[in-house]
Amino acid sequence: MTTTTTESTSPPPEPKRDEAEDPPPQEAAAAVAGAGDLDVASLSIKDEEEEEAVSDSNINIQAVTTGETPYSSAATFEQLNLTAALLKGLYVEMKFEKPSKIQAITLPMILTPPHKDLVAQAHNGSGKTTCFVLGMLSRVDPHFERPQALCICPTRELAIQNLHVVGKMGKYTGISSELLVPGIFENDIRNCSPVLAQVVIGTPGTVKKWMSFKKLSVTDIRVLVFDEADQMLDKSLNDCLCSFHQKDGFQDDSLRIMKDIQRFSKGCQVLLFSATFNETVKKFVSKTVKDHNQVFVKKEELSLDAVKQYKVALPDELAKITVIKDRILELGEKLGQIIIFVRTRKSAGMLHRSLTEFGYYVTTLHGALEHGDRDKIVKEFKDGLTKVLISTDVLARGFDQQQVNLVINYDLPVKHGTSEPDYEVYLHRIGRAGRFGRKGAVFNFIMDDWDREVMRKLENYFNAQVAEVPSWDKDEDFEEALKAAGLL
DNA sequence: AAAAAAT
Repeated sequence: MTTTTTESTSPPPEPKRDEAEDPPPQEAAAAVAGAGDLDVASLSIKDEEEEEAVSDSNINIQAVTTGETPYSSAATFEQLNLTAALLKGLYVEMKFEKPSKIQAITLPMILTPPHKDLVAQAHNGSGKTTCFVLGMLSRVDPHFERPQALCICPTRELAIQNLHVVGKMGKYTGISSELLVPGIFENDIRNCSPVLAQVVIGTPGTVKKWMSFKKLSVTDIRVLVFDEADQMLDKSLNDCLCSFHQKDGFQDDSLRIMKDIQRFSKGCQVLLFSATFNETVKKFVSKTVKDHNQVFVKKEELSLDAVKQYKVALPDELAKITVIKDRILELGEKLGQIIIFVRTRKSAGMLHRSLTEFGYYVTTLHGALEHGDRDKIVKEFKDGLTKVLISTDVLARGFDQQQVNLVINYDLPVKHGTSEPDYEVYLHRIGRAGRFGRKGAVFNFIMDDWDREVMRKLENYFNAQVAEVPSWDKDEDFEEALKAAGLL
């Protein structure tokens, strides 16, 4: 489980064009003003170039800085005073050319003393991971063998993925990294040797456990990152009266970790990143980190223009399966990889069995599988060995696989026990397609009036037009739709 | 309901 980033890692399939996880090169905008107590700089950022011109024309990212420190948007990585080793990682390993919008804006905020806390929101697939990984790597002292940066993620899949990015970007820095997720060293933690890696990435429960057994020292942590921060700090309060689970979310563990680190490591910088922050979470987050800089995007501007959204009306469950196999999987190699999101583990299994019975090769991921199986299924998918992945929302957030250009919402995401859409989950799911400005499509399956109402609310919330595929029974309609999305 | 994780 310990990986030193200097070790060579097995080379993942290299995406042919542009970078590994960021939007197409774009012109970063004007300077972010900084003086004054609460300075609001609305940055209007224009896209130029890009042959495919898929990107949104004009996105407003609102940056609010506090204090006296002026920040200028970074047009190049050179402007950030990074070490030569780190620059080499960015150019040679990551194949980046220049910072994406969110990177141009947030990196100076992360790297400039006094290293204020930051709450940052940016579109799915726009390069958030690079922001905090670069932040961690550049603030770690490679000659000091103690944990200095810690990143907390909601799922083991995301933690593993982020660890890979750390390894790749930091390949020439000699900085070590380690993964703290369940399923490794599960026998007896008391016999484990303490973590010495400089960058530690993990899930909340395991990290908390290692901290409480004094196997992860937090006294030298300089940067604490919460990936998918809105989820990590969401109360997830169960309003349902019949439920005796008061809280079922990550908030307790996350806050505990944050408080402990802030207590023992004065001046630790907290970085909170996500594509979504609903108003409630935003308010809570602002109270949690004091005197922080922030970067936000309006919700209407969050859904990706490069991803074409569709709805498909269907009479019943059987029709859903028919559409998947006869209208979509039959297209075979013409499509890239596909993720089918379902609401429950059980329906994941059922769909898996039906498609398998019909002779299609699919794999399925959910949280009830054994850790090793989960890792294997994800690896096969990332290596391109499997093409169709059925998944619960375990993979809704953060999962970065550029070859995914089609997402199917077999079930629409709704908040527990209601017909209220889960807006955040919807946005994250569709963000699995169209990584980094690539083209993508989403099919939302609508089976009854409930679904229709959920869909209507989603469209309304994001102010997005979702075209309807005229007939679920016609091959041509789907081909048409996929063509319009730029996939065929 | 799902997610993490511990019981």
